[in-house]
Amino acid sequence: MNTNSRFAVAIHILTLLAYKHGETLTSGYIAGSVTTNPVVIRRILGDLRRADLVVSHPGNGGGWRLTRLPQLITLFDAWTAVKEGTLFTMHHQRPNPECRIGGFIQQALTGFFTEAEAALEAQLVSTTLSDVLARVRAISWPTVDAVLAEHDKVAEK
Amino acid sequence: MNTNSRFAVAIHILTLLAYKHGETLTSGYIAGSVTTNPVVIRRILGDLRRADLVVSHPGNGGGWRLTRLPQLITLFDAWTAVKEGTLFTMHHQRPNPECRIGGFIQQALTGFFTEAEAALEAQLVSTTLSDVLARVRAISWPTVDAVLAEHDKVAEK
DNA sequence: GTCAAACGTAACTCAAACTGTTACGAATGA
DNA sequence: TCATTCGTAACAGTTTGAGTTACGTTTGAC
Repeated sequence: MNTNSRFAVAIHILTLLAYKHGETLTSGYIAGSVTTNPVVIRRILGDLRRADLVVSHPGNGGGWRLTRLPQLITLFDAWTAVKEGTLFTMHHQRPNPECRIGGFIQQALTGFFTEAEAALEAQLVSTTLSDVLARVRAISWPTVDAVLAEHDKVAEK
Repeated sequence: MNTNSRFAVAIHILTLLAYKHGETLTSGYIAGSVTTNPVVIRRILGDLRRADLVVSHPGNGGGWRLTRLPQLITLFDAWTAVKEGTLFTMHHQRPNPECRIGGFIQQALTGFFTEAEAALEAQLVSTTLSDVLARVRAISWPTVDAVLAEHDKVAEK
């Protein structure tokens, strides 16, 4: 009962571009952070480019960068860029049109599914790349502290 | 970027049981409305039974019925019954732990994904089987009107 | 102008997930 | 006793997705 992993990878890519804001990153470099093939990265970056979130420059010295400041890009933007169709899948076979329920259930479900997806997307709008970057930093903080503590311990000797 | 169709089928099944409330329906009968194999229906009904939404009776004259009134079963109940794991999928490969972003992005994403899924589920809580049944009836109303109109036309002759 | 670097995209492979199907034992009521 | 129905395992065919290879195009440095 899952979506594919493109949304997670898309956010990863965008967060990396936000972290290195101002620099031009290659798909090879990004692939090194995501641990995958550069083509996989370029595919998703293609979606993000079509959504006007990033720009690419081919050729020597080329690569990718954000089109706007990280605080102006939301998770909803990334979601819209990589999602295809609707979140919920209908029956594969069309239900029995002779049935009082089967004949109308899909039309009814479409409404409820749209409402649920809208609630999801409303939540995604409220988070920006800056928020993601801030949370990554907050999580990595203890690790940095540990590094500094280790540094001090070595310095004592 | 889809979930599987079990959620849609589960709601279909539950709505049918709500429509025929009080009766015991067989997986074969339900399969006739959904237009699929009875085993597919029994698989999903098994999930719904584990979630205490339906009860089954094996043997001759057996079948399925709801454990509560339709207005006491929500789409969230159905969702919880058939969903497996989380809605959003993480990277298949673990990101590069040496990277300042890759090392922490999944932990950060887990938080945002949980929030988004919670928003989705909050919306699902607000809809009951009675609501679904009411919408099916509202949609089918024009059709019933058409049938009655046809009936009147025939009666005139 | 030449060339190395990087994008853009098509084509392919392998694995996983899902639906549908068959099969068969267990339970049940007539 | 027996037909009916659940419960579940096992399997096939299809679809989807990630990863990979390949190759043409674009670009900047020299």
